[in-house]
Amino acid sequence: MAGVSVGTVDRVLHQRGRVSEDANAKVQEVLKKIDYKPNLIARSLGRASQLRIIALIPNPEFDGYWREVQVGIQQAREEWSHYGVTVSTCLYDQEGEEAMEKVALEALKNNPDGFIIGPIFQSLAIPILEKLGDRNIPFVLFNANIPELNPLCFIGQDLFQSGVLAARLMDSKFTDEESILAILHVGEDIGESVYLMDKERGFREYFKGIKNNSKITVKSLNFNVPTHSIGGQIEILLSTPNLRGIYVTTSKALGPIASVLAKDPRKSEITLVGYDMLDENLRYLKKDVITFLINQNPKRQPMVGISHLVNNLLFKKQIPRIDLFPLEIIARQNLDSYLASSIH
Amino acid sequence: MAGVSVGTVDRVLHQRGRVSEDANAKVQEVLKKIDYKPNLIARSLGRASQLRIIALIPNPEFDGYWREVQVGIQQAREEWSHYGVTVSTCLYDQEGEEAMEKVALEALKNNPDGFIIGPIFQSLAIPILEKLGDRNIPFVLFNANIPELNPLCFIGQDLFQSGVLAARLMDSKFTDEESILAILHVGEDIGESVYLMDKERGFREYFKGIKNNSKITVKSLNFNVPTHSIGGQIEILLSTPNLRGIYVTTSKALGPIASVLAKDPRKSEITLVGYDMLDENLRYLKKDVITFLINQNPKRQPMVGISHLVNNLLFKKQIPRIDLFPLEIIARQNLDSYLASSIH
DNA sequence: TTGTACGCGTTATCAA
DNA sequence: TTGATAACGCGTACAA
Repeated sequence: MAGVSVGTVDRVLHQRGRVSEDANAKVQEVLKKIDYKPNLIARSLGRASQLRIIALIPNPEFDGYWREVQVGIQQAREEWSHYGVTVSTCLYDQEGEEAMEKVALEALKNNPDGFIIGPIFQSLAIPILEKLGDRNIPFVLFNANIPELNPLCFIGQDLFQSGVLAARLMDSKFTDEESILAILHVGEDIGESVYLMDKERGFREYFKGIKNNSKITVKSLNFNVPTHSIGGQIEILLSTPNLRGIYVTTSKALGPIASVLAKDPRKSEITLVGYDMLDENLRYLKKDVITFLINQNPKRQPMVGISHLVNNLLFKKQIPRIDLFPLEIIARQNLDSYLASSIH
Repeated sequence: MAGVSVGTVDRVLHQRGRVSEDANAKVQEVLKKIDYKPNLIARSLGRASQLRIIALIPNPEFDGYWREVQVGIQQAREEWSHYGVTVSTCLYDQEGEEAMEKVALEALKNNPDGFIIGPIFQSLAIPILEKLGDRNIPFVLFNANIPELNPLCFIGQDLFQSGVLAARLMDSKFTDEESILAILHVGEDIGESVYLMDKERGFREYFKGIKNNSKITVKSLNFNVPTHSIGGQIEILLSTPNLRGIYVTTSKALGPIASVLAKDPRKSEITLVGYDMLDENLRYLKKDVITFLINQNPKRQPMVGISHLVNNLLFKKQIPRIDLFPLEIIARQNLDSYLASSIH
C-alpha cells in the first residue's frame, strides 16, 4: 500500500533505523489509515526463538495450597507450549539440600529468560531476587510481594482488604452481644510473613467503624507448630467464653481447626472464616462448620503470572505492575457453582 | 516422518477419505508416537474461510445489564478479529419495526455461520430458534435457556441456587425475630420469564431448612410497571411491619428501590439483595443500602459464548452443552477488588 | 537504504 | 489415491 517492500515496513514497525524519511512517512501514513495492529499469533509462528521460564515454588508435598499452584503451572505450560514457551518447575524446601538459593542457582545455569516466583520466606528470597536483578533476568512474583526489588509484576490480593472482608463476614447475628473474635496465624513464622499482619490490620480496622464495637474484642494468636499437634491449643481456645468467631489467616491448618470445632456443641454460634477451596476445607464448608472461605485462587495466580511474562517477553506487550485478584466469597450455597464453572 | 506428503497427512487428520489403508496406518502410528496436537494458530492462519457470527440481543438503550452485554460482545469481537472471525450485533425491541423476528430474518440474509442469542421473551424467541434449527445454523444461548430447542451451548447460572444464595445472604442478625422477607420481580412479564420463578423457588427452599423458619414469612410481588413509577409501591412495601429483607430478582430497578430505601430510617435493619455490578447499584452498595449483589457477569457471558462458538465451528473442539458461571457475592468490602481485577 | 527469499504449521487447490 | 505448491502474517538473514 505504501509502495515499499515488506522489509522496509518491518524496519519502520520496529524502528530498526536505516529507513529514509520519505519511506518512513509513507509507511506511517498507511499504518494510521488502516489502524494497523500486528497479528501476535502470526508473529509467534515465524519465530525460531524459544522462551524458557522457571517457576520457583515451595515443595508442595504436604500443602494443598501449593499443590493447586502446581496444577496452575501445569495448565500454563500446556497453554503456551505451542508458542515455543517452556516452563520448568523448581521446588524448594525451607532449608537443607533443596533450599531456595541452591535450587535457584542450579536453575540459573541453563540461563532462562524469566522467573515466576512464590516467595514464602522473605529473608531467603531477597538475595536471590537481587541476583536476578543484577543479571537482568526479569521475574514475576505472586502470593507475596517484595516491591523494593521491583518485580516485573506482582500477582496477588489486597491483603488488608482481605482482612476487612473476613471481618465483615463474621459480623453476624452472633456478634450482637458481648463477643470475642480470634485471629489465628497458623504454620508460618510471623516474622517472615509480614503479609499476615496486613490481614490482621484489615480485620481490626473493620470493627473500628461498627456500631457496637465496644462489645467486640479481637484477639490474635500465633500457632507456629506442626499442624497435627494444634488440637490441644484449639480446644483451649474454644473454651473461651463468648467466643463468636475464628479467622484463620492462611489456608493451612483450617481443616484441623474445623475438625475440632465440628465436635463442639457451640459450633453453630461460632463463625469460622478461612482461605481457599482445598478439599479438606470444602468438606467442612459443606457441613456448615466453616462459614465462609475467601478464595485466593492458588491455581490462577501462577497462570496469570506466566501469561504476563510471556506477553511481556515474547509479545513485547505492556503488562500491569500489580495485578490484584478479586476477593471471592465462597459459602456453602455458591460452592458448587464455583466447582462446576469452566471459567475458573 | 511417515514417508507421505502433507496432503495425505491432512486427509488422515480430517478424515476426508481418499486415503489408502496403508498410508492411513503409517500416519496414525506417527501421530500417536509424537502425541500430535494441532497448532490452532497456524490453522487459523492458513484458513481462507471467514466465520460470521451474529449476536442477537435486546436493545440496551435504557438497561445497564444489556449495555454490559454489548461491551462483552465488543471485547469478543476484538479478541477474535485476528482469526478471521466477524461478530455483528443485532438489537431487537419487544415489538414494532425492530421486533426480534424481523431483525433475525434480516440477519439471516447474509447467511451467517452461527448465532449467539440472549432471549428475553421466550414466546417470541421460539419461532426464530426453530427456523435456525431447520436451516442447521448453530446457536448459543445465554442469560436464559430454552433446552428443548437444543442450543449448541447454554451460558448462564443456576437460578435456583442463585435464589438459595440470596436467601442465605439475607439470613442475618435481623431475621432472628419475627420477619417478613419480600421477593420482588420487577420490570419483566413473569409469564415470559420462567427463570425468575426458579430464583423464587430457590429462595423459599432455603428457609425450609432453617431452624426458626416458623418466624419467617416470604412474600412475593410482581412490579410490572415502568421503572420510574414504582416509588409509590415501594413506599407501601416499606411500611410493612417486621420487613427485614428485600430480594430483587433482576438487575433492573434495583437502583430506584435502593433510592427509596436509602431515605427510610429502618434501612440499616432491612437487608437488600439484588443482581449485578451496574453503576447505580454500586453507588448504593457503597452506601450500605444494598447489602449484597450477586454478579451474573453480563460482560463475560457473551464473551464465553462467542468463544465457545468459535472453538466449535472454527477449531472443531468439543464444548460443554451447559456452562454455568459461579455465583459471585459482591459486598461493599470486596467490591473494589472486583472492579480492579484484570481477570474480570 | 532497500528489496528478496525463506520458514513457521496448516488448509486448499490442482495436477498426476 | 497421492503429492506438489501457494497462501496466511510475520520475523529474519542476506543480497543488492
